[in-house]
Amino acid sequence: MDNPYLAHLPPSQRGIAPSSSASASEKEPLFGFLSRKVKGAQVRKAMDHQLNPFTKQPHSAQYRKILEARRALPVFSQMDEFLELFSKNQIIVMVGETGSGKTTQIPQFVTYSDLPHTKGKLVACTQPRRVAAMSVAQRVADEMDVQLGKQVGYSIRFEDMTEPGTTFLKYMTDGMLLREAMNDTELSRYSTIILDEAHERTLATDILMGLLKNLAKRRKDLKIIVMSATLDALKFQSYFSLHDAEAGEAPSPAPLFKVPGRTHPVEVFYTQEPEPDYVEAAIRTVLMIHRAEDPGDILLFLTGEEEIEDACRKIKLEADDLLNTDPSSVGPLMCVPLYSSLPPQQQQRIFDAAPKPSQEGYPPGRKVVVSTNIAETSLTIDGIVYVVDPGFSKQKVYNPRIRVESLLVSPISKASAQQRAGRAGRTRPGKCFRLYTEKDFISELEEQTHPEILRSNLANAVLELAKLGIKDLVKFDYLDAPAPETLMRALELLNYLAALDDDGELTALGGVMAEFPLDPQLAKILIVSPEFKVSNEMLTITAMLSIPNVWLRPPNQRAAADQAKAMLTVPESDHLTLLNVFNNYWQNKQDRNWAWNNFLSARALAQAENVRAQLQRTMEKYDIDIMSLEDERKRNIGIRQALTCGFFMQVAHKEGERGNYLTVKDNQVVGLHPSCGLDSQPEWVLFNEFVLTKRPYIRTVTEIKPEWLLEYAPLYFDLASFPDGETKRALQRVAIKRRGIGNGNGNGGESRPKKKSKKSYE
DNA sequence: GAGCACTGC
Repeated sequence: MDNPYLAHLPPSQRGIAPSSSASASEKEPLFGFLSRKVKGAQVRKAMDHQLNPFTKQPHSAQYRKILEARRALPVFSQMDEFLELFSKNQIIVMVGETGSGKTTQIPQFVTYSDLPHTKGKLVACTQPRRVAAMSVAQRVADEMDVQLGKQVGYSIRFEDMTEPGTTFLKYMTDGMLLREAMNDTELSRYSTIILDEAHERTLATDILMGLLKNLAKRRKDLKIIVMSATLDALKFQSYFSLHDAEAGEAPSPAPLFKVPGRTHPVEVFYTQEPEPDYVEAAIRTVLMIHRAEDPGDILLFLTGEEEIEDACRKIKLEADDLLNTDPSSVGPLMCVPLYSSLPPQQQQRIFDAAPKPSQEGYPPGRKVVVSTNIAETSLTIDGIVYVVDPGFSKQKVYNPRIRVESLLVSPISKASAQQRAGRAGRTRPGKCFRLYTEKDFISELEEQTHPEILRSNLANAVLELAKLGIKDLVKFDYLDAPAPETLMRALELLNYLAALDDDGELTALGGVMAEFPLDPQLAKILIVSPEFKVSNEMLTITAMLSIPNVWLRPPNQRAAADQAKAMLTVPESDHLTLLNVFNNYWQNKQDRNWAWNNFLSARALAQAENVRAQLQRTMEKYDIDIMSLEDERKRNIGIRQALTCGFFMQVAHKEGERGNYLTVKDNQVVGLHPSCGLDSQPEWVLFNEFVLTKRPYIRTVTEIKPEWLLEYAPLYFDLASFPDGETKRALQRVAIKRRGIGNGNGNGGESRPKKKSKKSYE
């Protein structure tokens, strides 16, 4: 029965009508709610109602208990203000410091006002990380007194915890929403989209912001909330200033909703002079805290695995020394390393309690966690009172000139330093020791870390944008526009891969490539692999290339690990070695210790299995045949040929006898990475990765034949326009020989695939 | 004879 008072409104605005005229508000907690016109008083009343408005079940005791805790959150007391802003604006920028409760509460407030369940729509809230999406969804499901996966759910890669038709509040990774946008550019399932942790500026969030800004003009019914933790809200506000230039409106920044945080004060100390050796200074500071400061755990930020393990060893030695000399005045110290490649079991150690006093009545023990940036955002450790911040982290940088992404130890930003300091104040007031001068903090550190979009190879992102229907990628309204050269490099690669035509339009092939959660080169290989009858193998290889390193090498068992690796190595190709590893893993599936016994990461292999299954589903969706060649020799050649179809731009030619290679066209001098399993130094190789560490290396390498380059990538290897040099001369010799073969005096050579369908991909 | 900061699809 419709509410007669609302008859003049379109159905979407009529909101909740009573289910029966008598005692309507008793049976219907949302009685009188009008979508997007809801007031705080109404919501609070509904929250106190004996019935859950979304399940019509009585609220549980647990619900009431949690509700009490929620009322204490800073954001809760500003509900009226928020709902008012939400009613009146299409786009809101929200700033909430840690502990404000924004991630759990704002989406619920939105739900009560937007009433997505009455319109068959969803409210989405994006997160940069999978774990966050899962755990926040669970928390909010508890708060709303519903079962996770029903009204409240989450959606991340490999796991969709939602029920179509039932779920109306969905937490998801930013990458997942971007994927959805590729198939529904209007994002028509959603009535409100909340981008959380926007200050982290992940590539996916940045692209989503551009999309949503555009989409907001077309979909006036879509509301957007951009939530961020830092105070650079003005940038978001100006970016999302909605005005209709054609109607002559003046630009006005998007409205800001601001909520204070709830953390304890952290006292910050600086050094008087710059520290020449930050690791040494960090160790010294940790021990100083241990000797002189009140009980409480320490978090030290360093840049990488090696540095961390090294520092842990030294801290432990010194601390044991202190304890032995003066056990009555210094407590025992426990030092725990933390970085992402650490097995989960060892990561758990950061939650262990600090050690007990060495004797009754002696000083209590202390825990020191020595961590990479992972403890800055991804992992929270309670009980940290002291933070030691040397001011550095490893950051990805992209050099479009030589097309290489590398990790560089660089100074952190002010925002990052602030975030690190905040880690000391989660449970009680704390202290942060910065191992740089206050002057350097003020004048040398950048305000914000450069967003990922300025530090990455954008080949993937550009393909996604093309699939999203963005016509002019250079003019796309980025919050921060990438370097034109980075875009050019991406466009060039995609054009050579035939994903984009010469006018920059997405080709049919490119459209399919974009469907694979892979780098464009790998997607291309997978799609062409049936022509070489090796798509079954290529599924495995592309999966293995998209997971972290599988090889384990424990410091005390290096020789044994190297030996185990040698047993699985295929001498002409690291790619074939990866295939071999997976196949062996598969055959020994029943042996739970197989991975460990062979010094391989079981976690990574399980992940490869997952990725492979996902890629296979996409292959099947597009009717791409999955097949194998019986003959091992032919199969291996087919695989190497298929690899050439995607990686012809990542080829190196041997130069002299000292193990040096020159990359084709860019002429970078590179060496084979020490992890490479090739037993010789073939004249031509293709490589998966160019890494720049102590010197430039190419990693994951396969021997190829130069004639394959001329055959499968004639445009890229057009010798008329090829830069002069030894590489060109070598290719010319091959071209002449090939012509000889073509004239009929050839002696076989590799069997080539049919050319007919391949042409369509060039 | 080195290294994988961290995410994500």
